[in-house]
Amino acid sequence: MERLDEFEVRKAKIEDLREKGLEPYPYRFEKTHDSLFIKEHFDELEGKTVSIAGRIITKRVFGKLSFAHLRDEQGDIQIAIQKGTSKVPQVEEDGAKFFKKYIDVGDIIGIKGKVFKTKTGEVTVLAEEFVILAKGLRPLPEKWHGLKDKEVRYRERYLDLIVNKETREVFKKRSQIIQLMREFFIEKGFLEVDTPILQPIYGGAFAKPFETYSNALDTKLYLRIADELYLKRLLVGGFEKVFEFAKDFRNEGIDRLHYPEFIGLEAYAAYWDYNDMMELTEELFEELAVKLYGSPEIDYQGEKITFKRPFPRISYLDELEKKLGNDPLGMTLKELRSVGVELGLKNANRLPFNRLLDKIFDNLVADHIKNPTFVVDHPLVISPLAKRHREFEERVERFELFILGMEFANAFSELNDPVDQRKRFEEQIKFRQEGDEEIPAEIDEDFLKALEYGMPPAGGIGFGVDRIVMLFTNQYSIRDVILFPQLRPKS
RNA sequence: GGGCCGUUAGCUCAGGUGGUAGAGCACCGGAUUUUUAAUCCGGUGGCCGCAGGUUCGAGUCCUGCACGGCCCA
Repeated sequence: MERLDEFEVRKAKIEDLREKGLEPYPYRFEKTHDSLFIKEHFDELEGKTVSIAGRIITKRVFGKLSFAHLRDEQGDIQIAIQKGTSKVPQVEEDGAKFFKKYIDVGDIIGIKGKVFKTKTGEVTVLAEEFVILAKGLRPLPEKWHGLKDKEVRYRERYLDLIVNKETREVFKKRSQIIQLMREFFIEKGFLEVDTPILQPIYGGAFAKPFETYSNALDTKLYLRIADELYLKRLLVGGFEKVFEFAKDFRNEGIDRLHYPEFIGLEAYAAYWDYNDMMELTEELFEELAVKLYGSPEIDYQGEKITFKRPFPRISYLDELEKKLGNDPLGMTLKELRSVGVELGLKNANRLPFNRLLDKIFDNLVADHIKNPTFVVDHPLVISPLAKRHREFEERVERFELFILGMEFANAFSELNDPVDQRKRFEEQIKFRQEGDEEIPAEIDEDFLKALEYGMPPAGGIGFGVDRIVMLFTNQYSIRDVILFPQLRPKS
């Protein structure tokens, strides 16, 4: 409506084209090459005929000779339209005139022509034939400054992708990272599995769930917050190494590190413990850095991050004790609250001991970690699914990987004692009854039943895949590695 | 939830102290057979995010709201 003018002009061009017997939205085009290939193989292709297709992104008209750049998935390439040489099939009109009049920036066209170099040395395809493959009705953002408005870039990601090369690169790299991770686990003998997204009882993490309803089963279901409890069932079933790229859903706020639907990669290996998982993690991150950037050192937002193995290990409780001057587990809830209040933590006077403790840890320790560091041996009270530590009372065999204060992985020696697991769940339920909605209201009896059949000792881990993509694509915000981030509806 | 910033043409942005809304790109018409943000001449295009208020007069000042960004929690 606001863009009536240009929109209407282009619609009128479509009418004209149809009157000439030309369909502006034809069915297919035989493409033989892409832009990058032609530029890289100019020596072999010079003077040869190629067919390419893509979107017109610049246009320079001289009357009898015109230049334009065509953008395909691999990049941009210059094309030339020349009077007497370039024809439009089924059209009498001279190609040069037709191009000037009917082809606009933003249109998708196909051209067949000979590869040559202009006198300024640019590889160019001189069109012998060209066809409109899809006429664009809306003008593209300005060619020099591009599209900057973050809101529009998120809401109209397709436009962002057309215009901003960096955006295209981020999402290509995202795909590559996920592929490398998948190959890494398959290479190590893990079996890729799929477990339910719709779950009757949520679990495996602390988070508020999204709720839904199944008409067929006449029952309330939750979108999973984790796949942990299902993957462990598979260990019971006899699979020894499993992993899943799981879309998980957590009904909470959005900020630069959190997004309500994200990809978790969880992996479980029978007969391993958390030490094995630490080594696996080190290997994965170093491999990603080397395969993506040729070096174990990468730059993230101006910080040098090094993935040289081994990563330092620091003890959760010992480190926290250094900051607090007291053994945190020896502190009363009252004492801990006064620390929380002093740090300016919200709800410091309402949170239960375990949750408050973890917030204080994040604030005093985790936020100050720069290079990849394993925080190990968490308090049992915050880790209901991890096995008790073989040496220390009140601790579990658990680690989290932190880089620049951000959590990238969380892993345990998995708790496989069904009696202990039941006890831990029962303790959790008390917190739920005190109003903590991030804890499921119901114990997952089926999961306990599975453990009662016997689950082998195992190491398990969960990675935040989107955060890993952020790290390795140097993006500041998680929304910049998500193709279509949710925003509030505009109207 | 709190604080700060932003919202003006399709896009990128200007619009001291309140006084007739601008540029570049894009678009339309014309010239142009080697351009590279092509160039030259001429033109079209605005609910200044929305709603109130102050004022003779508001893009500009005040209040509220919406959407977005950043920070804090």
